[in-house]
Amino acid sequence: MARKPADQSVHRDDILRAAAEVLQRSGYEAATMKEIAAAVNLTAASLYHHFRNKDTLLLAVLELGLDVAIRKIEPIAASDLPSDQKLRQMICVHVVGLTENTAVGAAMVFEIRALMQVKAPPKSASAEDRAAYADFVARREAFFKQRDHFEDVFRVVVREGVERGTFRPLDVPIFVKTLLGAHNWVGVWYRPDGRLNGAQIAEMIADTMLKGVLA
Amino acid sequence: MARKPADQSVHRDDILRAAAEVLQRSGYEAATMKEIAAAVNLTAASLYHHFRNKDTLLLAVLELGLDVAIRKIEPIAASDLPSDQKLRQMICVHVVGLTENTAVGAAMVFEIRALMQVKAPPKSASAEDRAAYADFVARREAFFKQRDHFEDVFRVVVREGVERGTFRPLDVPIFVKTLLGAHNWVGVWYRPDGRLNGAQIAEMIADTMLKGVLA
DNA sequence: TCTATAATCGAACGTAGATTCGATTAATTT
DNA sequence: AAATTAATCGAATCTACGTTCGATTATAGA
Repeated sequence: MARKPADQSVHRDDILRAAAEVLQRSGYEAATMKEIAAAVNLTAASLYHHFRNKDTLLLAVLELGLDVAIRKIEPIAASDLPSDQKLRQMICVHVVGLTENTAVGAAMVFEIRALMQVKAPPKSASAEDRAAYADFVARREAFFKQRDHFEDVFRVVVREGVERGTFRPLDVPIFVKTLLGAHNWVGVWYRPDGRLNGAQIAEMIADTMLKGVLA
Repeated sequence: MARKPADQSVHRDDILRAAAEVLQRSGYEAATMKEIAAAVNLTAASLYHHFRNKDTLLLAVLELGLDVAIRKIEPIAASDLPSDQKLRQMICVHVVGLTENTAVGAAMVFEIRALMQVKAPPKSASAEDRAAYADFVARREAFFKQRDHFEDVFRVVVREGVERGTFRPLDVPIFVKTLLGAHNWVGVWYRPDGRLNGAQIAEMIADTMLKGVLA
């Protein structure tokens, strides 16, 4: 076999989605390129046509997941709803998003460490390899900036609510960490065949956290 | 070198504590036996005198962490405090515990998957290896039972509070997952040199969650 | 003091997995 | 239709790591 006919050809996003599922099952280090490739009916060698290496593939998965999450909450934060309704809707869309794609959600929680652990190539490496690593580091830093931005969108909304007296006075960063911890954990324990669906779970979490923050 | 003099000799618990730190930094798959051994000034080979293999070492770390956590919350749950004070104290001791030993806390969050992924030895394995695996599986199941028990201690306290009318009517399992998600996340972001100490963080989380659950 | 056991090490083994390379075929462009 | 580029594969390479083994020294018990 060589190149597949166009209708069977695999594209970048197919690989990312499949990779996220493999990562969820196995974790980054245990996941093999072969395993990821098999999930889209390719061989390991073929993956290298789409991604420079395993690290870059991981980064691409995380970038995708974060972008999706940010695109969901940002318009709500920018709307002119009252603070409490803003926060409730942000919680709900984020939690529902996590239940709809637990693979990417779990990757965002579990694989950040692997991303940080990526080690520089040895000094003996080719100039091309060193350039590729520099690229990787730059993209990774941008990713972490985006991640902080995501958290900041929540902080801004909560701070606004406190200033307007809708929310009680509290430590905004800690409250947001508390909230996001609760969210992230959903991606770990949620099962599509469970007792409740994503929307129901999201409402319950929102009820608790809103009661916890209201003045 | 061979056996070290008694005062430099390394004991099981030293290894477990060091292993937890290595796991926190690297994750189970990326952590090498050499790296763990180096953290207690041993060679990789020496670890095999204390633990049958890497999987068993991981399990021992997790067992230790869970035992510590359970021993902290159980007496509070068994006390005759009112429900809200019980829950508040349980939250506080657990969160403070996580900040005091982030390594074990992080392992409990991140390495469970590695524990589940441990694969059976091939049929070609020795009888001894197969027996060892059976032992491992039994211990692992006991661990998961304990883990569910830990969560159940929280559920019982919350349910009691709901029944007595101290807490509002809510979905107890979901509330407890929400709570524990917030807790677990502390072990991920907490830094000993941060703005707040463990007790302060614990109080803030308790404030939010108590407000969220009170009738 | 003699023996058995505990704790340690260096070296060697086997294997699995990331990555590379050259070849091969499909699609696209000229 | 010729030439170029895209997508794929099998096979080979290289390395790192878990684990085993035999030897060596400390400690504890008789």
